[in-house]
Amino acid sequence: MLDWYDTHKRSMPWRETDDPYRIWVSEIMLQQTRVDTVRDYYHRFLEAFPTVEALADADRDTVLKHWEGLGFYARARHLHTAAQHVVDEHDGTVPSTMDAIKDLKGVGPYTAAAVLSIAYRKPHAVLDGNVTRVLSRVFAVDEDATTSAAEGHLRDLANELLDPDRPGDFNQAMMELGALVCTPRTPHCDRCPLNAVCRAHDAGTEEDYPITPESEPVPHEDIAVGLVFDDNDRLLIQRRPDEGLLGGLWEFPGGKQEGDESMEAACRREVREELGVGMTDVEPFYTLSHAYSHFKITLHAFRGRLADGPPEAREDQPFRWVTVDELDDYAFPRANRRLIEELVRRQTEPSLFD
DNA sequence: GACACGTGGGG
DNA sequence: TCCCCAAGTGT
Repeated sequence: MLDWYDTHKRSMPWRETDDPYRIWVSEIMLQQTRVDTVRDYYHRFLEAFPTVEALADADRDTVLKHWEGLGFYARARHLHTAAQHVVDEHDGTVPSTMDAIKDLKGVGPYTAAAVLSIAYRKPHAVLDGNVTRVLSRVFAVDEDATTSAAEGHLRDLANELLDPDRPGDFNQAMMELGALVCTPRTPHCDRCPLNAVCRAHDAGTEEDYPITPESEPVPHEDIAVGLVFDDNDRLLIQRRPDEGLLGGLWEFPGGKQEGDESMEAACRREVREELGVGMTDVEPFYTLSHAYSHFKITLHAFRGRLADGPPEAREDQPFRWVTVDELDDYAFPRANRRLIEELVRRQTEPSLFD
């Protein structure tokens, strides 16, 4: 594995440093996220927050703005909190022991082992999706890989195989193999350094592993959203609660359609429920579909003007009046960004159909 | 143990 | 077009 890795490893920015902080940031960004997606975020994030102290001192809104579009935003909130913990409790040094690093928000078994092995050369094997897939195939693990029992078995295997002299490289070799060769579909066994010892390959059953339960169908919701303008053509935006879906991001007010109400009625109701104001001159603006991690939505956006007011903020959900240009200063979810793109498009290139 | 939690690429 | 799923963690 180490020979294969030395020959085939890809160039990655976080492989050019031994700074534990940078390695930690990269591992948080890489959770459930592809390497090619992370690259640009990694550079911009570390330019803005070059040290753990800089991150600890930053505003939460600023941190989220640099995470905008990357998803799983609890990662950014937890990383921010953990940076403050490292500064306050560890003198600004990323912990180098398992007990201490596991105390950091957002650092679980995978990230702890990854940072300790890569940044501090400690002998801890990682068990991520790649390693799970590689080991499940090599050893033809015939149990549900999502159970804690199987996870224990796979972790034991990984730790047995770990090279104690180069634990970080061994871990990255396993993940790199999973990403480039031992892929979920149509693995490239002809190019695999393990093909001679792989039980699944021997049986021709590579794609049967890892064994996972069938996925449930994902639910769908219809969401109404209001683009509420004031008399100065500023827009009403609102910050989402700190926890939960898209926590801490800004958005246009709105919510789920209820019962048999029309989408426009849902829009008016939600704007009144969330901000205590009504809308006039309401007209359909744009409709789009979007998929979150565990459900899908159709977003029905309406444009209108403030009918009464002023708005009143809910607890933990402040609002702002902003111009279209100022929207770029705030972190929005992707679906809202698509609405903003449409606003700008109609501003810039007025269509015959407007 | 089960479920919440984003987004974009690839088949 | 739709589904899978990716360097997982928190509750």
